[in-house]
Amino acid sequence: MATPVYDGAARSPQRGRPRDASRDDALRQAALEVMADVGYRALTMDAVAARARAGKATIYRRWESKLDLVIDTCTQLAQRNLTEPDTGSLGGDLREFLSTFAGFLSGPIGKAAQALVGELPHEPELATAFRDTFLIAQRDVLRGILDRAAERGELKPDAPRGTVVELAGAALIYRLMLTGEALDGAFVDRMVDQVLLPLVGKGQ
Amino acid sequence: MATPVYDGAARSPQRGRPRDASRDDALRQAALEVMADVGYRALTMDAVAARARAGKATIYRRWESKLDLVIDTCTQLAQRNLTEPDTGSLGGDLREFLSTFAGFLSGPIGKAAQALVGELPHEPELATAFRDTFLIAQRDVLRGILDRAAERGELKPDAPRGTVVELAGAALIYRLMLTGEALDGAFVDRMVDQVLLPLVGKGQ
Amino acid sequence: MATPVYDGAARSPQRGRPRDASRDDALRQAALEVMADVGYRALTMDAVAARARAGKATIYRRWESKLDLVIDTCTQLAQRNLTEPDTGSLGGDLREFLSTFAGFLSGPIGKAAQALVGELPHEPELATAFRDTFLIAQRDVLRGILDRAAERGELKPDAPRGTVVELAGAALIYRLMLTGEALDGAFVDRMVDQVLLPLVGKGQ
Amino acid sequence: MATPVYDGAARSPQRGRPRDASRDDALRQAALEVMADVGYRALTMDAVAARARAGKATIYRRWESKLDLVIDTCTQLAQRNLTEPDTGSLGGDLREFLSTFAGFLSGPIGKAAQALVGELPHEPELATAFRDTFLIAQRDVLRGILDRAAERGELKPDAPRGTVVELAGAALIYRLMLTGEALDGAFVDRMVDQVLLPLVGKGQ
DNA sequence: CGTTAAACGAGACGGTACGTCGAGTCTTTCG
DNA sequence: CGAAAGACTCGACGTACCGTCTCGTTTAACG
Repeated sequence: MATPVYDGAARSPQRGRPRDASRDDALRQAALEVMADVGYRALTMDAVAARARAGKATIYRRWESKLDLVIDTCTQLAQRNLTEPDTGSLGGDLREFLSTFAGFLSGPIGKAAQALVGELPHEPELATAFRDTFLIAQRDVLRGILDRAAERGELKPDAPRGTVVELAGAALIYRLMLTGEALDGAFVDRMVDQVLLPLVGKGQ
Repeated sequence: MATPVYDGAARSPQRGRPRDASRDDALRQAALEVMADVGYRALTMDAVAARARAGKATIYRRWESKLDLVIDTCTQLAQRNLTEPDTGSLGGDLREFLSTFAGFLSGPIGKAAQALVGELPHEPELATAFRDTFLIAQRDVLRGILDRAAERGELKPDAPRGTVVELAGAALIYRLMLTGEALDGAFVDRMVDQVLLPLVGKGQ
Repeated sequence: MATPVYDGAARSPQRGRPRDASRDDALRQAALEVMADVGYRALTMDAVAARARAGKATIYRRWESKLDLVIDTCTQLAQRNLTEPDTGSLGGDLREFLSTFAGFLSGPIGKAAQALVGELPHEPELATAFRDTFLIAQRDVLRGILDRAAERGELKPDAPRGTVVELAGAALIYRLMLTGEALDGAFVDRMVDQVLLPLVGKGQ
Repeated sequence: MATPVYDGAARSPQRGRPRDASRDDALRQAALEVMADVGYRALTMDAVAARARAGKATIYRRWESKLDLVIDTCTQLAQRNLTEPDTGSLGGDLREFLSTFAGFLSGPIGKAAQALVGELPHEPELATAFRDTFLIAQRDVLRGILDRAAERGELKPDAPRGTVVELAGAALIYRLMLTGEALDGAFVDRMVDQVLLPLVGKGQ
């Protein structure tokens, strides 16, 4: 689940016509477009199939459900959009990361991701998949930023790195998904200068 | 919306059989039970009606949609569970509030609330209602805690109160809805001692 | 089956909104029109529902299947089109009946009926229904014609009435459904003069 | 249509692997078995292919459609089962023929043939094929019987041979396909003694 | 205290989407 | 190149819910 199912083991030595891999992308693209048009709730499999000029069976052969399709579509896009910044300073890296991530989450993928959040409590597999991609990826980038800052000697010796990582993500998500307030430069600056740097940085 | 509609103006001087107010609670109760059973997505109006031994029209007479019913059910329960703590110290109040709120959100209402979050991007009215109850109520309690601490002289003069209020909520919601990690005492202590108090408290 | 199901017994005190009887006719009419357009095989429930501006559930509430709907539609029409002739003579009655029946079967109902015939071997209930309406009704009319002829003294004492009844029906059906030859006056005359009258009539 | 297509002209110098002719029979056999199991309506190409351990393309290479396959299967079997009787007397030949034909039609091929009848009105090519095999073959055998009886001087000079041929077929088909009554010796005797012989025979 | 109008449980209604299945075509690998 | 396997598009299937609409019945407030 959460990635097209190819039953690697079960279908050797490859009998019959193989899956057309280009349909995977076409369907993911269609899913994203439909989601951007009408939102997650109103996304229907028929609409996705129609936009990709595919049969519904072709979708269900790869993903088990609408949710599964959307998860896969989103996580794939998320991974392509998370790159580790390297400005040379802790503050710069944090600012860069928060801005980039905020921008990315403000688009259609952010809305889709938010829709997924609503499903997490009742879909344990989805929850696992979501955490293993969205959250872990974002967390790893932040960890890397802090690690490089430590190598440069920018951190206090007892800096609570885990707390900083958690707070950075939490603040973004909270604004984006709950309060709906703008994720602008002012907000990023406030987070970095008032909260994150004071917690871990050396200088006052 | 978001509360049973009684068209006060439009139905004077009260002709015909009046609404049976006890049905409101029965329906909210049924909605909560169904949601606890099968989750928000799988909740159907037929199921709620059946469990409350009510006709669907009786539901639609009071709430405009499934979403509306769920919002009302949740916010009503939320408001009953948000009380302002008063332990005499800033740290105590924060600890008390975070623990109480975490416990409340960990139950079925928390799951329902999370389901609502998924709908926010495509339902502006829901978003407004959600923010005006869940978020504002929680924010007001925190503001009250900080105000009373200030009166007691526990705050730094330039304490960024808004940031603290935002962070406290964000950290809770992030754990509850996204990472799924435990909202236990250790977490509460870490938040209070490492993050919140250092940001606003006078102490060393 | 084969007539709209109203569970007479089971829904005694009339709970809930009653079935709208006018939908029965609208649906039967739509079924007949669709069948006339595209034939039985290509008739779809969606098409019938669309033409009657009805939901599919409204159809399935009354008939269990496409076949059931078509049976009911046809038998109802058949019964309205089978009237006992009374010309005063055996030959006249036979001619009248064969002509009428042939004309009726040559229209869309005949095609539909023929489609049903193809299903009889695998659908025992349909077979029973079909025989109890189409065949018995037609047989009864012919029996009546022979009985009145007997009262008028037109029959041989040992006339094989059953055989005549069977042959009259068989000859019509055979032409209509199998050979596709015309069911015209010449054919009717030949059947009556060469076969039926010689078998039972007193002959001059 | 209605016989395996071999594109005689188009494949002149015979390049590549030649069609495996034994697959024709295997597929026809599979079609017959499936049809006997589940009836014509429920027969699927996948089921036929699976039972013959063949690919669907192998079927479509030989027959244009499901209907085409079934027609060919049936007509081939029919022609193998229609032999001209020669008992030396008109009555004997008729009895022999009717009994044989009735027995043959009572088996699975009869059911399949009946299924085809339901398609005739909307499938002109099928109708032509059906008439040119089933009907003409049976008709020719009956004509032969009558011709030989005429040579033996058993017929009235003005015997309506066409009518007899038609009636013999009609009576069989009517019983078999419509009324479902038994096609036993008593029925055959009644047809021959009461209807067919009196119409054409010399004797009293 | 009878009338009256709306609320009530029940369930039919027109719709829309679901996930499955079959027809007929296309595309692989193997022999 | 033929044949087996199975993916492909298309479209119908029968079901489930939606939100609305009748029904017959109940229940207050008005007259």
